[in-house]
Amino acid sequence: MKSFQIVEALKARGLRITAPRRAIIEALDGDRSHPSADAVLARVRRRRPGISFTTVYATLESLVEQGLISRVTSDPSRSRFDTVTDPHDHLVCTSCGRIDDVKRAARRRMSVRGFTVTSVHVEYHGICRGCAPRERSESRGCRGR
Amino acid sequence: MKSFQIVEALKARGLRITAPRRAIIEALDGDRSHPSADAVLARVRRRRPGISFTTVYATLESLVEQGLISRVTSDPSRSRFDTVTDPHDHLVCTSCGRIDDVKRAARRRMSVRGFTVTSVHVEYHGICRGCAPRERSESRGCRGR
DNA sequence: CTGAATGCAAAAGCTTTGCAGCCAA
DNA sequence: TTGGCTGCAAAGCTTTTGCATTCAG
Repeated sequence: MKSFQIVEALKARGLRITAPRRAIIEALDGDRSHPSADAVLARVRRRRPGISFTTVYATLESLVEQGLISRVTSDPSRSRFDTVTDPHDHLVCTSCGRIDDVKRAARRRMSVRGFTVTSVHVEYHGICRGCAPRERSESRGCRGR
Repeated sequence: MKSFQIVEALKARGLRITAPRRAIIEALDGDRSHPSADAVLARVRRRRPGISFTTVYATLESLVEQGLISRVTSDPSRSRFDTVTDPHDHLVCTSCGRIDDVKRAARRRMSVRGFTVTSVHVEYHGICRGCAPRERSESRGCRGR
């Protein structure tokens, strides 16, 4: 989702567009690395050194609540965020933590056993190309997290 | 996986069967609630009040490493554990956190774009039957977590 | 015997909260 | 004007670590 679309969506829902919030939204624009809150903070601070992690956390939370980004939970130690809102699957490298997107395999029923499905999360865990040669050891240059 | 199977598997791999460890393994036996470490600790302490959370964490970690249980990461605030080792999908209630098992939908290729798939994690998020009437509010008696 | 496992206490992370001040609408 | 947003500091939780002791094999 483009930053201007997110800004418009927030305005439409009556949320305020502040300078810090705008900076965070722009930092997320085009970021396909599924960054952690900390990574977002670091990136935003390159432009706005004064921004606090409280604001980054709060803004990310708001964006998730509004469905403008989503939270990825594959890493148990920290949340990561996904700027791509279209349904898709993830390739999660168990060696370096890198997360890549892949096209969502066709899926059908949205209700199972009386459970109303609102979203499907599929993760393929394994070893990414960059880590393959040295499986399970320290990762090289694929900077998954 | 039955507790005696886990015990045998640990012995076979040279790990020690201590009293605390046996108690933890037995507490997990038949637990389909995908308990958090804290929930496991509470359950084990009903029989062995003296057990420490350090031991529970260490034991759960060992069991995961040995592939005898698995870690469920749908809840970003804490790990939960899955005693069912056969491939299956999860129904995760976004209202109460309850996790139910469902049969794994057929899945095929184990390699994508040079990424070697070792396991597939699929989660259907939505509202469980118990929460359906009061969607998004406090949960009732379905005790998902 | 001996190294693995235990348990206590402390530390480490990530995330949330309290609260005063600020500012977008 | 004013309620939402920000940011600092502190707290909250889960999980990890250091280290001395215990014990399974």
